[in-house]
Amino acid sequence: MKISKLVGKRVKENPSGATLKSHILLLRAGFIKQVGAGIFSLLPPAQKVNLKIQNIIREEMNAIGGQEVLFPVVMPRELWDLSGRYSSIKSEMIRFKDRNNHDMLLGMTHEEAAVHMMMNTATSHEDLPCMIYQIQTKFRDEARPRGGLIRAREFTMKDAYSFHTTQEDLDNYYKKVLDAYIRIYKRIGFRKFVVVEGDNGIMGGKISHEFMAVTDVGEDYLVICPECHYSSNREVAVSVKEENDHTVVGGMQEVFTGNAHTIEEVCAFLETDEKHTAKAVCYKTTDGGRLVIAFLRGDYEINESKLSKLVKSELEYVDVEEYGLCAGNIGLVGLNVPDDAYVFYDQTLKGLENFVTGANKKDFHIKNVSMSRDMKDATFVDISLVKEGEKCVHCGHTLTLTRGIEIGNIFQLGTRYTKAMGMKINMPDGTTKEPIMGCYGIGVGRALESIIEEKADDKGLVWPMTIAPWQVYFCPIRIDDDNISAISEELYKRMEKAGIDVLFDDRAISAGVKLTDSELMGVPIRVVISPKTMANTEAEVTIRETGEKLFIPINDLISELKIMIEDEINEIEKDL
RNA sequence: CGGAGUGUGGUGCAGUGGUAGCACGCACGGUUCGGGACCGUGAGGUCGUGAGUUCAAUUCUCACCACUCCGACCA
Repeated sequence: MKISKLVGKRVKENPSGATLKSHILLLRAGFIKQVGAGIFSLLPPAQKVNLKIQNIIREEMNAIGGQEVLFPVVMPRELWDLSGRYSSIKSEMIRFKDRNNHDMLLGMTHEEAAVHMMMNTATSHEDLPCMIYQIQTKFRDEARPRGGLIRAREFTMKDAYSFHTTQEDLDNYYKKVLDAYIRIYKRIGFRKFVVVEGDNGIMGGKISHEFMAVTDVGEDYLVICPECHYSSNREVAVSVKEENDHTVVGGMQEVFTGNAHTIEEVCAFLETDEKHTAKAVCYKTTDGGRLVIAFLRGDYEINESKLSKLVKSELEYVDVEEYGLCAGNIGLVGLNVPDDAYVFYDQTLKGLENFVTGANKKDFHIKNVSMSRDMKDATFVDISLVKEGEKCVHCGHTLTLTRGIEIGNIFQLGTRYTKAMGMKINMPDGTTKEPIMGCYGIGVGRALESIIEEKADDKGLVWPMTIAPWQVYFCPIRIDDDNISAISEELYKRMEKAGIDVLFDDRAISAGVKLTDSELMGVPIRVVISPKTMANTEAEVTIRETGEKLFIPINDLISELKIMIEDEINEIEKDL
């Protein structure tokens, strides 16, 4: 490719409306162009990367027996009524009517389509196990798109669906997919990624794992044990909580606290610390409107995800006054709530003594409350977020908290969809059975942008050789010189003939522009020739990632480049 | 959906009650040229949309729309 003909411009200024390093660089380097909120066009360089990532995914999915298919983007309502998701998914799914006033939707995931494809297609136990996958556009009407391709509304996803007759078979296959995913991310060039236990959200099912690119700008919080490699999304993470001291001093005592309502204010007022308080966090269930009160130690935060699972409903904020409670003064002792209300005590309260809690009376709190004495019958649940410094439940080592971008996930769906849609398989013993499913997703655009977050530097993008839009940036300086011009054309042709993916900077402009462009675009190897290097009949070769520079005789250039490219790919894929 | 902010040539910004300017980019000519060169010339904008106030609105008022950030949500 000649850069003079390449569609897209590089720009110097940081585009307004982008804050993530990766997003800024993609815009500045002329890789993407925004069309609407969370909607992007990919320019040629980004599409080249996109396709290379897709090919890696394809190879690895094929290697574990996957068969590539293509589901429709537009589906009729009826298909989604079968699983119940036409109604259960809310505004995140785009719906519209066709010319016949028929309810249609844009696919945001394809479980229904996958089961539809397999239903009456795979009919015998001999047809299973089986995995189908596609790489295709999805549309999710995200409430808040952000970070360029990190959270887009329209995006490319690889989604795979496997069907099994036994849980054991799914378990085995699930492990295979997990390994394939690790290979995929390594081949793409990720070095900082972790596999964490995940939350299952609206997909249903039990076991799931998320693949997280570790970065400070990630949306998810991860809990990681550096010792035993326990790792989990904070939504579902568990930990050994700090011990409470067990000495009881003095009886309960109601104290006036006036306008002190938050834990901070109450602690300041009563001169105690947050570890000796119990706070209430209140919600109501969206399903049935039942009051939910969760008590936890004052210095902990509620894990809404876990709480939501306990009550088997989503939660919404509640005006507790409606239930006759005093906001800011809710406490464990003397709590008076409707019969159908849920009241939970977090494990951080276990054994807590001499603590302060609301008096359930306006402007008053109670001091010297003791769990063992005053709340003897309390049973404890785990509804607090893991904090930095807590211990691993598996090995006791100190846990660390980090952030990540979810670049892939795998789920064990079970029979949620096959049962709902009535897919059955004939078994050897003459009975029928609903297949057990797994589903496996990779956000291609997210991977593309996340790898930038991991590798880019202050000069611009840095692409791993395996997915780079071009392997070599060929940058002749003083191309206005007839000699250089002729040699450049010749070398360019030879590179292309040798199968090197090369971007030829054929512009007759000053060196600075060309060199900075080469760095901004992140092409892994840069080859410079100029009157200076040609005086020694050699080329200057620079490695983008390390800045390492070497001089290679022109006669050896093509073969040396081939070797360097090969070596670099081998280096990326060496542990596989 | 709550909170905050921004909409002015391709990009980044300034500005004014009398219908617009800078930098970069772009085109052409010339001089340069191994780290975003310089000189000259030129093209390019219904100032987000609609209404209102006014002799006059890009500027003031209101409404709407779009986009960004924080939060909620997130297969």
